[in-house]
Amino acid sequence: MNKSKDFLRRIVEEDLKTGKYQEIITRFPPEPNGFPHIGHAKSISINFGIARDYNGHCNLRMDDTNPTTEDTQYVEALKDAVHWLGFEWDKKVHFTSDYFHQLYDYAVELIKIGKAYVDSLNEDEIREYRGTVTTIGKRSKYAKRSVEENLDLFERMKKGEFEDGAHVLRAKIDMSASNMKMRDPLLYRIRHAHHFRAGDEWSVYPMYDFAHCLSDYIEGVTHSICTLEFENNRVIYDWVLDTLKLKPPRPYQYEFARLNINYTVMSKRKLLELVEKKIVSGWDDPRMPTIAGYKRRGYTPESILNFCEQIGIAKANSMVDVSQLEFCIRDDLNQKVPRVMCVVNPLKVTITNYEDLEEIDAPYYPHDVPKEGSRKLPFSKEIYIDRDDFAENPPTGYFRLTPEQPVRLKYAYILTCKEMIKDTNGDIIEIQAEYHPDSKSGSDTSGIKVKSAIQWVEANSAKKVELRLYDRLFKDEAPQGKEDINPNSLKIIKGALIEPAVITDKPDVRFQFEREGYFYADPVDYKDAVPVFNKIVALKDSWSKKKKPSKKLANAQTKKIQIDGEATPMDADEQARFDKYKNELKLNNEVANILARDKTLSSFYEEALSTLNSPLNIANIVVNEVARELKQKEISELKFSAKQIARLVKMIDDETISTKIAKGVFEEMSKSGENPTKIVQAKGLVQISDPTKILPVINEIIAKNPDNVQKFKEGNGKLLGFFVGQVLKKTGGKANPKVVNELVKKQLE
RNA sequence: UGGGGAUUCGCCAAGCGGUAAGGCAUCACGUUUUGGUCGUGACAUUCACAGGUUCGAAUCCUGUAUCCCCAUCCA
Repeated sequence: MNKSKDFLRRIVEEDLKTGKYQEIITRFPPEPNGFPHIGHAKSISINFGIARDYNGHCNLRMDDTNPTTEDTQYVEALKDAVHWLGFEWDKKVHFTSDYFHQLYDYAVELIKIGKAYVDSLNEDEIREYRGTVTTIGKRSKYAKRSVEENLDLFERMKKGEFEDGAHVLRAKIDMSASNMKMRDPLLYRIRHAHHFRAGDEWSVYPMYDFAHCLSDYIEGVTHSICTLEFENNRVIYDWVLDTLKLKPPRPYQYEFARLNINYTVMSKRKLLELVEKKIVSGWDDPRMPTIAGYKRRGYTPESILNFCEQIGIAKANSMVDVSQLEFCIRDDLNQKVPRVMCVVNPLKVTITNYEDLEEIDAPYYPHDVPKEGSRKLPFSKEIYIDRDDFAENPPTGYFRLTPEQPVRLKYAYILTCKEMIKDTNGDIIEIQAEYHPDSKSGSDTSGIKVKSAIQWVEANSAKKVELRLYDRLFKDEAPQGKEDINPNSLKIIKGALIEPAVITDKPDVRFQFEREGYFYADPVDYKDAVPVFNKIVALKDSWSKKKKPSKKLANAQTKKIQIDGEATPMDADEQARFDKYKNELKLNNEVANILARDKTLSSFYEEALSTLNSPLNIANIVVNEVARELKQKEISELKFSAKQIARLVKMIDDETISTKIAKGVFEEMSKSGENPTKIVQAKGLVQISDPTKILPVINEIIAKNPDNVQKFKEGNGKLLGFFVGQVLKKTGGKANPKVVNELVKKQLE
């Protein structure tokens, strides 16, 4: 079904296919220093999801290398989150701290092979020595320490003989690396701190870059999936595993873009601030984007998972619209939960011509939800409806009750307003109405047409409930801080009235309050005496949207103007080459320019040119194809020579092969280093230009695709490419495209 | 300013030289005892921009622009 796979799954499939790994092992490696949020859910969904899809397994590993920030309460929250989302980790929960001894041994190994040293510079000096992004760093004088001295020092660091910060263990890599992460990264620091699991055993703790890759390796992880900000760390990941010369297979790191959602924040720091400053009630405040928050709010794990699936996995930073999440929870709950009636803002209605008391049977689910179940609805002369469902002066298009317009009480009778009772302020406090005895739901013979059916509750049996209405926590789409908080993110309604069955029968914990939204019995504060419901999400409301004037005025052709920077001027050599290519060899500006500015490319070009005098075609293939290879490899690594390129071009010049075939042959050459003429021979790639051979193929394709022929004749010129492509495919790429093109055009006219 | 990434509809996102997928949002219409759901239809002649290569480019080449990440003894 899902035909397009994300890039991670594609990599996994490839690795399985090539036999790089027998079993796929992933891991979800949070640091237990905060509550997991929906961004973690994305990571969980990816890591556990991939493991599940490819019959592997996923480890839950607490990355607990920093004793000063981590705590066991977060470990529990993390475990809860994974379970709640429906995943099971392999065997036990892993901890990086489980590997502290092995990690220490690996560090000793690194020292022994001269790839790590104990540095005794202080923090400021280390920073200073590191240099900046534009200036190279300089190595500490302590890097010269002997292996023995390093070993001795490191052991004493471990034993706790030194103060915090007195020494660190660093990898010996390259202080002039353009990637700052490679400037002798720190591997261990001294911390006389109590670790929540390891206790006081250790005085040194490993850094992320050292611990993470090795923990992955120890666990046999194959695909170490993390977020984009670790792209720069990947080289260290590789460096550590490679210089330790570990027994293969080893894991590789891949990065994806972390999740952002508008109108909320996702950083642990900002989330922690909201909790600590008591802006929210806690980590599980239903307005928080934490797993605990969504859970308390009433979101289902299915909806969160479905959301994660919908948004996809890619490498571009992005901000997902909350409406996508809201869609997922509505979509899930629509099929699942019972519909009940709750009046949020009650307005009393006295039905003057009704003196009876009856119980009306009402189904819990609408006709389009295939679930059974119903309850009794008491009905009497005193009921409540929502204030919004009556209007003395209705706006146009208003479907509900007005002095002139009757309305149906859902599952019950049609009601006509007779009188409005107002208080001294002129506010309506009660409606006197009449019901139509022959209009009862299911046996309506009144013939009265109403525009809508509204929810209601019977006055004596209705239960008072507390409603907590949540709105987005921030008023800004990309909030920076507290100043962007939405002051109305929580509205508490104390006097809402609900039909009795909800409280007495408790058919579920989640409900749709008809025409209002989905609600969830608060798992903490709900008391039988004072039932509390959280609003999960409102129903989609196309009426209130319609009332408001359209918010966005068309941002008419704001075609952004782009200022192009200037190309650096050529030096004398380059200029001379450019002139020669342009004037003598008649290359076009672009090609001459590229060649002139690239010394490697131009000498390659000239070498080929010395064998074959075909300046244009050689230039094209050098600039477009050879240049690509040179992006990944050094010139010495190329499997093909300039002479071979000349031979390839010769075949193009002879029209033995088309440029399309030439590209394929080039691919082959760069992989195998095989002679181009041999490749062409071996694969029989000589192009077919004879119309009598091509025509039958064209006619066959035309006959097979009458729809597209029709479309083409209707003016869809793009289909020409479709037909040419099909013919080329059919002939294994050998048909002469120019000839095909002309013939197809002719045949279709 | 050095290095590493990214750029396809309002928001996500497929696409890997041969007809610009899909979802959310939006807008119509239809069904509806929820202004819900559901159904139908509309919504990128164009892929950040400019050149080049090619019969054919979102896809290959060159350059430019914009955004993100890296100079914690955090992860």
